[in-house]
Amino acid sequence: MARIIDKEEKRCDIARAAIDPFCEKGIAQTSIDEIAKSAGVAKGTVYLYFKNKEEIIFAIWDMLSKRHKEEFEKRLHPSMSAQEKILAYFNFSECEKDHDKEKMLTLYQHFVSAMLIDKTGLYTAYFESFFQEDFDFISHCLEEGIAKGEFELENSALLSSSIILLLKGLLVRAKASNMGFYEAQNLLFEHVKFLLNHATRKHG
Amino acid sequence: MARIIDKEEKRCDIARAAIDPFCEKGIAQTSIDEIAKSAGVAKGTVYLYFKNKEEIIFAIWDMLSKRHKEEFEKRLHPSMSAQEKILAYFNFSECEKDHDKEKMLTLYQHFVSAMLIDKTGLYTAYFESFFQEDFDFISHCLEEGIAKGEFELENSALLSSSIILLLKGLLVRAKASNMGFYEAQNLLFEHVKFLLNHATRKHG
Amino acid sequence: MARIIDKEEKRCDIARAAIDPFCEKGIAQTSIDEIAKSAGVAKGTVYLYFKNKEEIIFAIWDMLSKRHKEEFEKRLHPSMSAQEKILAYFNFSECEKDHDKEKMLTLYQHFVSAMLIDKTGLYTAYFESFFQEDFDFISHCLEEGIAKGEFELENSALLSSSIILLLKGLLVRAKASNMGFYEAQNLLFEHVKFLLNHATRKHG
Amino acid sequence: MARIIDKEEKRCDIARAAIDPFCEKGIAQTSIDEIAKSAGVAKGTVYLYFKNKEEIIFAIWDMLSKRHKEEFEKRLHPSMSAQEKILAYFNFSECEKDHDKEKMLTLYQHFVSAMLIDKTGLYTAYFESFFQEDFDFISHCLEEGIAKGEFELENSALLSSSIILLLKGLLVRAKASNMGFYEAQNLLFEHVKFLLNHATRKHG
DNA sequence: TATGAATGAGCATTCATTCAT
DNA sequence: AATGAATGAATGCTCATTCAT
Repeated sequence: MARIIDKEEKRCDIARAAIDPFCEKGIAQTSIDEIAKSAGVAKGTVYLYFKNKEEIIFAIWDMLSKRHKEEFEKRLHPSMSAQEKILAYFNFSECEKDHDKEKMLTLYQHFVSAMLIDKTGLYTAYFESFFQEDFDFISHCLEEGIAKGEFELENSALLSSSIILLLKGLLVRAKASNMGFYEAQNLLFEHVKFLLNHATRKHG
Repeated sequence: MARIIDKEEKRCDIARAAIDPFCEKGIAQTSIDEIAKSAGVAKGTVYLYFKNKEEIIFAIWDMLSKRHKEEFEKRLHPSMSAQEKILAYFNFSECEKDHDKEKMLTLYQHFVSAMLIDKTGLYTAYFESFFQEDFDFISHCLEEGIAKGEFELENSALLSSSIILLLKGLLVRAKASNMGFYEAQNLLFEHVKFLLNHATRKHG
Repeated sequence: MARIIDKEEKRCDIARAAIDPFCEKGIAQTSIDEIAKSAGVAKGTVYLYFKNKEEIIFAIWDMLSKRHKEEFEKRLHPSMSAQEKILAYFNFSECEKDHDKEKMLTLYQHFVSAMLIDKTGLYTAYFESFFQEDFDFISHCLEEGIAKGEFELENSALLSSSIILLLKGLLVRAKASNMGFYEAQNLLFEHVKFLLNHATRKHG
Repeated sequence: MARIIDKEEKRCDIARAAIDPFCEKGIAQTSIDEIAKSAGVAKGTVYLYFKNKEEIIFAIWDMLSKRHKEEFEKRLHPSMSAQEKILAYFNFSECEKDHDKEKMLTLYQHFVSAMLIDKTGLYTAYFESFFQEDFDFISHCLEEGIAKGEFELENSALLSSSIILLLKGLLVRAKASNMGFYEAQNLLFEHVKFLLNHATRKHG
């Protein structure tokens, strides 16, 4: 039992150690050797815990999305409106240090870049599951908002989908326009609010 | 006398020949040698027309966007509404063959992928100029729509920006969800219409 | 446990293996691949021990000058006159086989050739340090000879410098005149003796 | 007749145009294309006048040594002593601009570098003929000096040879010590005078 | 004569992966 | 379990030379 926990912990250690070089040099440009050095282990050891580079990437992604979910749940209150919940869901400020926030943005862009040229189907399947999860959450919020009488809405599926597209689009836009984390985050909020306000009809 | 050669024509030939391997293997995974073979010339010849791989990519992009613009202008009529113009602008069906349409989608995704991890700033600068161009066009359409009394609208800049984000987001989404060209194109139309209809207020 | 390897030993092995191709084809004309094959290792292995070709060259030079210094010190006796010491210093017969002696001459010429067109400053800095070392040694011998009353001398610095120039000049001359090792070595002795005999004044 | 003169002139033009890139980038690093561009002709044209790069180098060398000889003969007076003649022979200040003087030093070093690794025997034969010419001239001066009663001397051949070695040695030294033209020229004079003064016995 | 388009061999360097210890 | 030495395939780019016009 202790063994398994240790093993899982070391896996995380190595994955965490890969974040910095991935952000600084890019995923393709980071060699396994660098990850090993960054993690303070030997090259061969990395292969004891990960079959290949992709597995490391997915492990990082799992860690990050797990942390995001946890932080989100801390911020979540039953009294929040649908819009508040959705905005909280799209609040990626869970890192303490600003430096880390920028890193996460870059890392996210690298992930998307890798997915866009993926031939194996591993990335795409992985990303698709996140899309679905996001979609389900937003749909649920919207339905709840309708049920609570916050607003009326004809096509919650299309609206949910649009919100997700805004996030992905902004990732691309942020890179092209050389945005930092805060600029991107604020712009995302602005667009999501704009969309929610126009696509829903308030009562009264 | 030197051999008579239309340098611009040959440049295009080589760039065009690079599209297939770029789509099939990805930009980074395509060697100059493969491009040369695909174009039916020697490796060194490629370097007579392009200083490096990036130049080939930008040449392709230039060709495609030029063709897109031409096709768009054919479809454009003064009598079209703002929404019709914007939808025509986002209609990427200029290729005759379906096969080519799928290729263009893939290629676009590869371009975005390369841009997302660009360290040189070449890609980003290049993409940013297209963002700006798209933004200007959509804004112009919306302002025209307002002037013509088609609708009212508070924040045309935010709406323009949102529409652009939808396109970029859909590129990412299309890859993750393994969409073909038509599915992606229709989804784009659907989202853009949804957004336009809700963010603008019709008169009467 | 990792394979047990004497890294320094292997480094020397590879450097030594580079001597033959360097002599036969020249430094610039010898590829890393050839060095690797000559050393019986894979190309990548060379890069485990040397960052680049220059490092290999300097490693060879270090080895050779170290051996030269050791052999010289064996030949050195306190009872020797200044002239004898200087001649011993310029005796490059440390190789056992004549074949190796010719190789060393060629290699020396290749080193000088590389230095003469060096743009990086690496070679020149390296060579300059040897010039200085030679100069210091010869000056020291001359001063000692004066102190011991072997001869009188006005400008030991200029004489030391001249002797060094003779050696470098002879390297160039030997190539142009297609000399072998022995011919060059003897000619060097002859010129050094000639210079020493005329530039110093014997007592009595 | 006019044809031949033109042809020879164009040859010189191209060779002259090669000097700058040779000095700036080195002989090996200068492509025929650059030489052609520098000469304002097409690449193929260079091959009409020169079989290969070596021929260009020898053409430059011929031009330079021809100019050196002409300038030297202008400076030569029957009343000069042997030492004066020899020093005049080793005065390489024929260029008007300092910039050109530095260039000539660099070029000379590049020539020697190329010769030192020459496999064809072309360079060495070429250089050897210059060695011989220099040797003959200096020997002649010394013999003349003896005949005129300027000094006595036992071994004029060895002295002649030494003087030549000093020049070649200084070329190597100048590169390693990062000397400019004037420093090298002065040092050469100093060494030659030192040698001449000590190896010859004045009368009276 | 002159041009310059085309060629394709050649090379340093990186890195994922293996495996003997 | 952990190490790290060894591998060798893979690739962008240069350039001397040729030759059709």
